[in-house]
Amino acid sequence: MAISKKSASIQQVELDEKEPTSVAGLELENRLGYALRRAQLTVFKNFNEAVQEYEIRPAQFSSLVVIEGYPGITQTTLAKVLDIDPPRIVSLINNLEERGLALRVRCKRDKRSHGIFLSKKGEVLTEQLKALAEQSDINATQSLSDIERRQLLSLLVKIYAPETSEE
Amino acid sequence: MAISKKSASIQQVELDEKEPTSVAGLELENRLGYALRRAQLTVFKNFNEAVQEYEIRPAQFSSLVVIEGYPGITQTTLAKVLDIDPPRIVSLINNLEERGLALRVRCKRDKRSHGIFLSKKGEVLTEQLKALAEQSDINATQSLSDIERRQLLSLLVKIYAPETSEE
DNA sequence: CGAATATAGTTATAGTTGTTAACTAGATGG
DNA sequence: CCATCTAGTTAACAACTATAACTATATTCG
Repeated sequence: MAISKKSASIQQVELDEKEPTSVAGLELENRLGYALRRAQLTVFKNFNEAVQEYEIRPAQFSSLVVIEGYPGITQTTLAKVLDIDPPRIVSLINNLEERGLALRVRCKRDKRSHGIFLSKKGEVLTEQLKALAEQSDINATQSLSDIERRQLLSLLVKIYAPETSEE
Repeated sequence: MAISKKSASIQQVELDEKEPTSVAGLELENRLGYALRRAQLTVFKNFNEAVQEYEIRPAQFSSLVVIEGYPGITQTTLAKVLDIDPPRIVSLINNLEERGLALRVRCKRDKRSHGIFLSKKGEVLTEQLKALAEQSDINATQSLSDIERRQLLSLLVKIYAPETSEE
């Protein structure tokens, strides 16, 4: 194998002393994908800690919020809205249903489809989680001002839903 | 189970006609974690398509760039820089090494650690990938102006590496 | 009508990723 | 030289994602 000019064809080397601790100065610092990934992990970690006692994962939280906003939504539509595959919805809703947070109701007109509703317990929890999530967002982005946070949010929406973010 | 006020204690319902297609108007639209996740998926999808023929995944690309910037970096340090667990580095580097893109060189002074270097082939590929990644970023964020894209990047860096983004 | 086609939900499966514990070889410090 | 530490590795496993295929209903149309 050809070895880079920066090393020689040797078997052992003395390694550099200086230990980098971040990607500062590297091309990676200018890559949107990388920055998004790292920022997402930071924010998710914070969220998971905040809602730890409720054993709620990000995707479950998202589902709860959408169901709250569209009571009776079908699983297919929920999948479209969240942009996840239908099979994932099944176990997601199973879990919420087992815990008494949501329930499927067979649709009278089309017996193939189920409307999904929150139970009272699910509604209460969703409200709590929304407050916790908001707090966790702020917490995870201490280094941002309110204005910056809003800017960021609007830029992100432009990326993942460019059509809905036109004014 | 208690059922929400928005449905009744019935077994079948007529479901709403209107089909939401996005989270517009929901609390979710204001959640940073959700927006980051969706935007990240958008950008990653684009990246993966762009580098498809090279069979390179985002984490491999990141590794290549860091190794290029810090030739001889140890696996432990690489793990710290990328903020991933040491075991993940092993298979990552194994893969790069098997494909002749990188190589481990045992460190003369500390025989436990390996310096990682790019091969000539790895260096060439990394340069190509960097160009593709930049193009893919722009592609995935058509709806953003150059200024907005730079703003976004700087906001993201503030989140995941607040200490390095102070001026 | 009823046969072909389509759709909602589900199941199964497998590939990928992330996490943790424990092991080996070598280093370090009394 | 013994105890402890560290770099890298292995193995086991949990979580996530993607795909294919199955079921039950619905729809379309000859």
